Amino acid sequence: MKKKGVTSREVARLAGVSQSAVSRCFSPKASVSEATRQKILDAAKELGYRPNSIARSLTTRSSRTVAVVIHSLESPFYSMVLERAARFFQGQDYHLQLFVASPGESINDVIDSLIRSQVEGVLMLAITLSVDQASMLADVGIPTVIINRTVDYAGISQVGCDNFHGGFWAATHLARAGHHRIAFVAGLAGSSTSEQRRDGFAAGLEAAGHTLAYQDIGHYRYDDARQAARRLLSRESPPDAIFCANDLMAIAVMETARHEFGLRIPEDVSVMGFDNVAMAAWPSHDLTTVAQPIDDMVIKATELLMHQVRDEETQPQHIKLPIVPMVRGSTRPPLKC
Amino acid sequence: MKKKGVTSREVARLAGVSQSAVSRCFSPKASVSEATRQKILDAAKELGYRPNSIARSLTTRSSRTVAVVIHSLESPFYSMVLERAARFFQGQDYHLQLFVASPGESINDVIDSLIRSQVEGVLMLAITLSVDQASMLADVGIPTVIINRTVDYAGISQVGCDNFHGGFWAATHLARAGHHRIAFVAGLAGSSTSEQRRDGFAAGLEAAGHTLAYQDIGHYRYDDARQAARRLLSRESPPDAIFCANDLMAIAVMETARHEFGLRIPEDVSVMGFDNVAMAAWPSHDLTTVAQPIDDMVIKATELLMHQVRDEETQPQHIKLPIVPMVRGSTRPPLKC
DNA sequence: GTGAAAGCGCTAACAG
DNA sequence: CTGTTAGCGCTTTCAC
Repeated sequence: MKKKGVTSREVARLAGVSQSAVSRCFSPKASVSEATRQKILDAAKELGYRPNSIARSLTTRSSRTVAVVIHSLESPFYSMVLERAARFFQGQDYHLQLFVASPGESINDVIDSLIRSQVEGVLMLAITLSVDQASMLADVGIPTVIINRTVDYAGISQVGCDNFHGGFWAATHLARAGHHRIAFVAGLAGSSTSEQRRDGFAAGLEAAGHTLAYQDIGHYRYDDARQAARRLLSRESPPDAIFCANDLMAIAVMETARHEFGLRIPEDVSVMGFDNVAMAAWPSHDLTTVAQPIDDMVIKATELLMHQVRDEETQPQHIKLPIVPMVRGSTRPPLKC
Repeated sequence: MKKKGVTSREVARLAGVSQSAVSRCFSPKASVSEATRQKILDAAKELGYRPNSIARSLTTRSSRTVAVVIHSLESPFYSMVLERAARFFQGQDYHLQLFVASPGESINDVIDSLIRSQVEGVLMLAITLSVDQASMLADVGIPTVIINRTVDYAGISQVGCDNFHGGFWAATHLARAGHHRIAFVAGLAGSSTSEQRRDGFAAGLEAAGHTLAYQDIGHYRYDDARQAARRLLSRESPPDAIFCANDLMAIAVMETARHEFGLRIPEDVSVMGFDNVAMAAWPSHDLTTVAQPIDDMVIKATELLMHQVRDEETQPQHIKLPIVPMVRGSTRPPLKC
């Protein structure tokens, strides 16, 4: 019973009209008389006709497709961003092509594939782009918005939050609580986001007369952060406060501190994260963190992308949203002086 | 500097060959002499040529695209499945079109969109399909695999695990631990998965001489499950064991029990989940659960789908994988008798 | 091995 | 409002 490939021509024949009438009938601004429209619709229904959007894309030279490139779905922050972005694009009648790009070479393949697919825009989630890669996209004229990473190239839009300030605030918060041996768990080595958070954190510590005692790396992942926590907490004089480049790692650090080292949080060690994922608010984690305005980020990024897609003239923008401190129970309260 | 739309014809002209030579040069089984191949490649590089895959799809009548339809990305189980599926399809040089389908009417729109896009296959993640919807896909000849949901229609493949047995085991485990007032928190009302788990659970209780004391519903979501937990634990004689249709809800129940009702787990109330997401193993949750063989499920589902895509003759299959009991600390140990 | 020619299914002028 | 006519950029016979 396969009705594979019903074409507009077949519908036209059945309806006794020209093929282009059928085409018009399925176009937004149809100039078709009610009479023929009905004939066509009937014929179409009978045959189970659906316009072939590949053919349409070829003639209109518009794929109505955007690509989303994501590094991993482990972090709930990006699942959330992806889900919202997907809903947004669906609402705009755009298709979404998903690519997962592990850090490294594979990004070039993804970009190549993207371009061949004629996607009209690209949303990069936490993807670190080289200038070459960024300019390749710009050269072929595909608007691109990077969320949560920066690239030193003006031709591409970026949406993120004030990571430096977030890190700075984290430092201030920990310093006020009277911490002394303070550690930072980085995300990825080359990640601008992680670096900005660390730089802000270091600056904040310095401003408070402290220095960053230890640094380790957790690749934004739970397992790696547990390892990092083990290393940090096994030191001769272990940190009494740990700031992590995202919430997932912060939670991993808490798990390790509590269940492997028998430490109390925040009495023995304060822990802070970044993002404010839903989980961070769960009572057992109760994580003090730097909230990224996820709604705003997605809205800004998707709308900016669509503007650039629809209007060639729209210039790439760099948008930096304010962070929101979220004080919860995983950090000691400020000392009263 | 926009090099928009370099065509094979332009490459051909620059290389001094015919357009079809260029086409061959970019086809797998090229029958091109090394000499011209080199000329073409040089010209292509100079112009920044990339074959337009939309045009290719139109002529070959093959989009090399599959669709993945997902209900939500809140549950880490499906994020995981999606990520793995994405990597698999990328490895097969297939594009992945992502659709998010909130339960309800929107699925029809998604299916319509799918068909127009000429996707070659569909992977449905936890999507409840009506027979009409399922047969629509089958009628147009698009192979479809449903993960973790059943539909009473043979034309569509299904991959899932033995939910009934999982529920049964959960009941047995709780009964052995000496529980009496046992509750179940369902996922979604019409969800076959949730119903099978409940049926198996009820059967297991019955086999052990118990009955299902309470039922509530959490829509597979954290927030709703917290509400359900509040209702259950506020009862006059609250349950002493709660089995939830997925891990996310089980964790929500634990959070509520511990932090809102001051209950100890498992001393005051045992909690069980289903899925075995990564989080379930984290020490603070330490959740006893029924593990779904996620790797196998994804492999089976994606490979089955690709077989059906490549070979029309491959018949739809219903695959039921065995579950794996994961006993952790959120349930009381069995009574010694 | 290579070029010419005929489409894939649709949209978009252009006449009528 | 409707039909005719060109393509969109590529793959694919089919001769040469």
